[in-house]
Amino acid sequence: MNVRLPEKFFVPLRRKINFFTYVSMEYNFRDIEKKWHQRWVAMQTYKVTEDETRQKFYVLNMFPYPSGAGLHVGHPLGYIASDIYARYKRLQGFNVLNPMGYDAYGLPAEQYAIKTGQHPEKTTFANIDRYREQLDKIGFSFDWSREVRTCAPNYYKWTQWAFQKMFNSFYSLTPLTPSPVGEGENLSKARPIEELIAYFKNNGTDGLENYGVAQSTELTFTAEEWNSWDEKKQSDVLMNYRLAFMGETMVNWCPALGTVLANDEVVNGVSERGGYPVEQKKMRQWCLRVSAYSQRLLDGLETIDWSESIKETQKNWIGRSEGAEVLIKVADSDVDFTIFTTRADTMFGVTFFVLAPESELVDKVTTPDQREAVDAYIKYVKGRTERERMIDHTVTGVFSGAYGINPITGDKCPIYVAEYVLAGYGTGAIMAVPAHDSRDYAFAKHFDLPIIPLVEGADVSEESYDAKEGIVMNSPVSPDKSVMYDGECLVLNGKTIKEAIAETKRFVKAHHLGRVKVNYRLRDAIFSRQRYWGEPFPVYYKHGIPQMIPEECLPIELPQVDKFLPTETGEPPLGNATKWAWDEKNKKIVENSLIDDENVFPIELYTMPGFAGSSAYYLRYMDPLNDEALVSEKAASYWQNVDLYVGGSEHATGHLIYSRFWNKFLFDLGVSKKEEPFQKLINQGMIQGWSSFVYRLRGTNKFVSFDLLEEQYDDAKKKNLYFYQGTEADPVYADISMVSGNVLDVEKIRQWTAEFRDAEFILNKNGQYIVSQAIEKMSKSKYNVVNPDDICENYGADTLRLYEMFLGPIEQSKPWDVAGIDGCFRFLKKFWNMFRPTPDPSRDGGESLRVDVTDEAPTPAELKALHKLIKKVTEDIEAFSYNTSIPAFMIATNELSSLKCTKRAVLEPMVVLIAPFAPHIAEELWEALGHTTSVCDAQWPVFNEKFLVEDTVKMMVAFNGKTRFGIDFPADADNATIEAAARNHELTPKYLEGKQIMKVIIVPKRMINLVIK
RNA sequence: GCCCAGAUGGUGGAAUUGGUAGACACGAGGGACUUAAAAUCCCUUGGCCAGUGAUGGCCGUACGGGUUCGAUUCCCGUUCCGGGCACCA
Repeated sequence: MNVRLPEKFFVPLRRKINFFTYVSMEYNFRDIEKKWHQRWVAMQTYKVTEDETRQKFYVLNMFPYPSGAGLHVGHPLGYIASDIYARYKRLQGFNVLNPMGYDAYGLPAEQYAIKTGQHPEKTTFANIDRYREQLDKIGFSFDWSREVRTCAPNYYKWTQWAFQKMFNSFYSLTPLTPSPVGEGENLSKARPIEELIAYFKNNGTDGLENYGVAQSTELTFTAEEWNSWDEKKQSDVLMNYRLAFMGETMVNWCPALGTVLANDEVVNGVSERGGYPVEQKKMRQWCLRVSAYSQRLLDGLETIDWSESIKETQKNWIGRSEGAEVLIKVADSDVDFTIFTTRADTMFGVTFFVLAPESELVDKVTTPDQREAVDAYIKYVKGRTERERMIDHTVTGVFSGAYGINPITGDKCPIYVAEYVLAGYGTGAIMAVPAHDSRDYAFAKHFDLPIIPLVEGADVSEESYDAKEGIVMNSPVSPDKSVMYDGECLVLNGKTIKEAIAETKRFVKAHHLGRVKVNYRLRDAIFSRQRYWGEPFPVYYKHGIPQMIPEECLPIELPQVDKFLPTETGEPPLGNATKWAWDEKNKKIVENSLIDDENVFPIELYTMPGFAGSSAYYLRYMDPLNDEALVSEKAASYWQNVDLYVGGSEHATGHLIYSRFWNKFLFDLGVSKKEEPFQKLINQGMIQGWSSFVYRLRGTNKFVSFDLLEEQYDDAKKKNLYFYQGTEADPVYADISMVSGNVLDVEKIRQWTAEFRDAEFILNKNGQYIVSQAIEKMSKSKYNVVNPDDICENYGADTLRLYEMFLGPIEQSKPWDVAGIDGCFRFLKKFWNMFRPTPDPSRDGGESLRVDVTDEAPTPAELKALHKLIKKVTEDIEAFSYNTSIPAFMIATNELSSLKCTKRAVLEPMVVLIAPFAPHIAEELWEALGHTTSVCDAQWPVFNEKFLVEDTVKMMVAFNGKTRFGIDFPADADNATIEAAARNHELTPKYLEGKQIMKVIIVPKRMINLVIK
């Protein structure tokens, strides 16, 4: 009987046959990944050495702070991206350095130590071990033999060393002594402090202004004075010039953390870590003269391949402004002061002057009858926190009683003291032009001071005219209102503002009324912290004078203490150390009790800030074990600088500025070989977690948020709602039953707390109340950390790597969502099955696999699929567009699978192409293809255009831009043929609608547009 | 307030930089296989309208204009979201 069975009947049958003939191995990612992790270690696959015969490529990730929460899925995003690039470069024949290490000093470990008494080193090392374990699972090509930890003595030896070098350097635009200068050498650089000391011995400060010496304040003294001073006084004076110096400066003091903070560690007036209030306080602190490098930091931005937004942020932070400094004499007094302005053209509109409350000038100019009022005001200002000052911009100020003389008009104008003028910028004194500066305007209105408009057509009755556009008038109001200098007076009327600025600058300079000046907003970095867990300073105090511990004695190791809090006398935690004194004679650290000895002195109690250790770590990776130098000449010359740096954009004004500064200093010393440390920078976006539910309370701007909290209850994980308003203190717990999925039981919420009785909830399409879930940074405190280990366990590292790249453009931030991960997993299975690997009885007793491939020549279709992929993937990797290369792999795999391709010439390059993305599966298949070396050492396939050439092209025909149909043409069809075909196509009359073809536009190989009318 | 980046289906996102908008993936719906589930495979999937159907038409890249034969792409204006700076003279 011949019964025709439906097609579906054959499917299981066929599957069975396959099963018996092939026993095609399943994609067993767990075994594969474990095997290759072991193999890579055993074979030292990722060990790198300097190799002059090959071109170097240096890939670097911003090293992580090993936090207690472990690695979350956001961390690997950047690491995977850089790993793909590193592996790709290696396949192209480059000698790739791809190291990893730990930024191991930090506040959380110290705070944990304070709470538990556990030494921060212990928790830090435990966290590092955990990080390492997690990183190893993902299959990165890191050369772990080069690992650095900032808290390791053999590492921070060089942090201390660099600090000492900065201490012993000053900065000037030109050398102080005429010296032979090499071709193209940077004249503006750090120089040994001895050069400056020699200068002082001979000249004092006479003529120093000609060399552009970077300094805290402008000092004047003679050679005699210098030579007559004792060691202490000379030391104090030199602090004004050293690149690392002890300075009495206003600092961001955070009482809750018991330490000072750098500007970039303060966000919106509170500490970046912990969100504690920060106040301004004058303290003696170590500082780095970062400002000396302002111009070079700015210029360098033009030479590096960073995103515009990061460059812009750095430009803002450096804040260059060109202007003029003008000397103002105080009437009826011999006191004078200097103001800084970028609007020199507005000298005729000055109606008052303003001093910063912190300026020492305030004391000098205040008249006796205003003394009380000024003192009261100063007291008020001091009582205000940084945060209050930032939020509250109401006009405050007080008249000093004195008058300043405008050198251009000769007018006497009142001098005020007001907090809107900052002591730290410019000279701490300004000339106020209310007509053309909104801040001066508000002040003038408040104190009822005159407002003189200086720009034609500018209406200043309601607000100031701040724009730098227009024609100048009232400058002077009348000819006798401009003071004569050497027979010349300033006249600006009729000029454009730009011209007027230039003319005023010239006038001021020519008649010695002031000088042209460039100011930078960039401040010197405060370099000491009152903490335990940081690099100790290699400094001791001899009769109050800071002395460097000799270089050969470095590192000065962090002393043991029994508690990590400040001492009872308020000294930093290092004050708890009992063995923390320097024996100068025997060159060693000794017990504090010996300080009475004439050769024994106390050691610095401050420690260095977080950015100290992270500023030059990329140099150390080049030569991590070197005991003689930070980096050997040979290693530095070979590796030069980082070619590709990957990390978060949140470091734009911190690490990325400090690092550039630090590197420029080391470049001046000849240690670093490139002026810029990081040639190309990629900022990976943040992978955020889902957390807060946010509501607005009706009729208010008050927002209330929930956090989802996972807690362990009776061995079962239960999600609970954690409620807080603005602060995390005193949380109120709610019941999870209020939320099911993302639908909210509003009545329950309303009953739960009075806060929500009037809450306005959002309705979705179905009329249900929904919660809008905020997307936030993943952090332990938000309980929204997604751990990569689970993904590796369930899908494998290759799937994780693929999926993280597939998620979207690398630079974009996005919330973590596992929903799509199956797609990548399925793809890898498909990719695997395309090779049909089977156990190979001839090797390892059948444990290894083999792939049945033929050496037959591939068909054109197979070659086309392959070469399309080579082209796409190569271009995408170069452009860091990994999210588009993964679809290309999917497409090629689908094409080749349906072509049932078994050609070695096609499948083998496929394995190499996927190796950077999914290294484990690639290694396994590479081995199964019969190779005995790692796929890492294969060669990147070369794209050949000729396999992509189409003999026919489909061109779309459009009428007035509306695409209607397509026509196939031979690839070499000429325009006349194409046009004729379009005109004569059977569908053309339908779209002509009786109109005339006015014009024909042919875009080669793409489209034909018929313009009709 | 100033500066920078962005807005594309139910979702993540593609689009050779001015030339077929929605690749690829997820989700959803339908089907095959299975006792069943998982896994796998196939089909449909921007919206609306017409048609039994093959198919055809209109609309559509935040909104409103403009340039162009043709605009997600370029220009002007508006709204919204994100980032940076923020009394820096």
